[in-house]
Amino acid sequence: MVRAPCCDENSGLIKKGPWTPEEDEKLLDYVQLHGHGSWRALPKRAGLNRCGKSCRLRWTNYLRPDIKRGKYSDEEEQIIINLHSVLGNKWSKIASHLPGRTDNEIKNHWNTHLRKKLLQRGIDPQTHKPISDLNLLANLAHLLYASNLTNLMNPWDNNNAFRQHSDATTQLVKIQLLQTMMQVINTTTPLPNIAQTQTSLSGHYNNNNTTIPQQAPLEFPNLDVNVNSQQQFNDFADIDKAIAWFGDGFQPQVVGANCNNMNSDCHTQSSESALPSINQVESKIGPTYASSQSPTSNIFEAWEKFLDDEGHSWEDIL
DNA sequence: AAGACACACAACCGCATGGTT
DNA sequence: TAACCATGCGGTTGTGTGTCT
Repeated sequence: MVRAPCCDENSGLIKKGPWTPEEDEKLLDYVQLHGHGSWRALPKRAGLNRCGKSCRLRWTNYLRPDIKRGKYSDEEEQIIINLHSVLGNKWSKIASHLPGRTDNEIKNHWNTHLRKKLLQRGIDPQTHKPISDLNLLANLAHLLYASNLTNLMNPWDNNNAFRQHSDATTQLVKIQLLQTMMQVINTTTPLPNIAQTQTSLSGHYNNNNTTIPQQAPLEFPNLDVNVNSQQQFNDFADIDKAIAWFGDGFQPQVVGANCNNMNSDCHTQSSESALPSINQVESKIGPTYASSQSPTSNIFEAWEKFLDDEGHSWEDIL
């Protein structure tokens, strides 16, 4: 079936491109007086050299009196992110939850702002899952080990430029590792397979042809974490493990969206999993990005305290 | 000051869908 | 049932504006 064009494109009279204030006024006046009726017939009746489709778009995306303009609030952005994690690119459905915002506007805002925000947080904007690349962790592990090796080779020479560089690298790597770990936790996805990361170190770095001894992998206390990066930690069988680590107060949480500002739709459409709530995580390791915007140093201290309490060090993890 | 570039957003395009004849 | 029409939707493009060099 051949579709009829919405406008007579051969007439040469149909205007395209940005609307002028005069055109806006004509359209606005006409719709307010008569309603839009048939969009196809509207341009002629309103005295506009536009196609009906263009008029409809201009009205629904710009001229409609109930359109809310201006900056998006944090709450609106969170709603968009939550809904997108559940609905995907269903802009009109998302827009129906945000009075005064159009699907086009939300789509633009997503593409220009929210996508980047999520990427900066290490979250894949399509899947809403963390970009938790174990290769990255392994690389960081290598860097940290190399850095520590340098320190071992020059333990008393604090002024050595090589040593200073190594210290800085160590701190940088620790921070990067922390950020990666926090991304994993904040987005309620699998904990990294630390044992696998540890194993990947073996044999990579030698000192005087001495193979690095393989240490026992660190495991989170009472929790036999042994998942790979692709595996979702959402198997109900793991609830017992989660309870074992987080205590009796553990409750299964909704995933698939950030539930802090969740509306009822998200609860009904997401799946449950055996993941701890942010509060439960924070009770163990201190504040996270979910409850504070810039707790990096607190997180750092909390992690070090946590590791110290458990009798581990950074080197154990790596 | 001017050109290059990046960004934000308005507008367009093609397809899908549902209703009517 | 086929043809046509109106509208909705999502991806893409075009354009104005601000920033950088």
